Amino acid sequence: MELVKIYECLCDLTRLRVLNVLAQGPLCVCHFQEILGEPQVKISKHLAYLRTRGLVECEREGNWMVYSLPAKPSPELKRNLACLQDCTGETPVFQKDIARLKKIAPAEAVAAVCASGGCGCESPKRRRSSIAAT
Amino acid sequence: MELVKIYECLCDLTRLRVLNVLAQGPLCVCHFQEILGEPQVKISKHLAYLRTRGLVECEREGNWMVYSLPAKPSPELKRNLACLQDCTGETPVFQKDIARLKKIAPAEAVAAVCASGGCGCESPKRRRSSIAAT
DNA sequence: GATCTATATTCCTTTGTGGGCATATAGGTT
DNA sequence: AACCTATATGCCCACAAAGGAATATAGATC
Repeated sequence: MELVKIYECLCDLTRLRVLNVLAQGPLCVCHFQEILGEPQVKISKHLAYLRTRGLVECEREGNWMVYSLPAKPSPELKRNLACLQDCTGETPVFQKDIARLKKIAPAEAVAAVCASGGCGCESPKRRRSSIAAT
Repeated sequence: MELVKIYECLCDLTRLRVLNVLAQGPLCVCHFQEILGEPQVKISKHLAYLRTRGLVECEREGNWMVYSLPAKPSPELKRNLACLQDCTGETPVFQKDIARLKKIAPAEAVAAVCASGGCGCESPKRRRSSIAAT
């Protein structure tokens, strides 16, 4: 039952926060750490949990693993992710995560943020675009 | 986090089936047993699980406990129950449950079905209406 | 009051999960 | 090759949950 698997993924706050943030666009692990304020192991494990169940996909970009929502979600997943979005909009935890994301997100500013002592990594997005430019 | 609690309730197939059937209207435990084909303990425990978390409500009717979806669901719950309905429509397990429900449901026919060796109980609906008539 | 029916609860075992710590791995840099 | 950074994995513990068997309870009936 795929539906059950989806709900199993959704029944943990950390994973909900991850998915909520991911709805805004792909992100690497270190940014999750920064945005959620949770230790690396925790984030990494939850991402693995989601990955093995097909709720997220990931791709390597040099040192970084960039996670994203699946390109072709099943109808059930699609509906549930949409529903999740409806539900998180009003809840402080999720709003704050998005706010922290936006602080980092403005693509070009990321490197600066990280260099200034944040997560300590460069922006995978910048890197990606430089690759794309190659 | 109420949302997490909701998803915890949804991440078990038996509970999904219960909720799916309940979306059609209130029902007593013995009918769940018959429709889902699961033992009494299992049904009863899952109903208890749902009840303590506010996903269902129940009311005594003589010997029967009649379960129903909450009269005033939270916005999150409302959305998720709706989403669940969207998702179950296409899945065989859930369709079959509904089909079995319909066989029993035609209110007046219930007593006959049960008397003929089904779950062995009378219809709480009939009983309810006779009470209402009192 | 004894008994029956419908349902709930308790006890037990097995399995899954979350979190933390330590360690492994992969790719990049010098 | 040595080292650094980002990320993943293995091991351990505590705990929640699912399922089954037996038993308890509440209300109805005789």
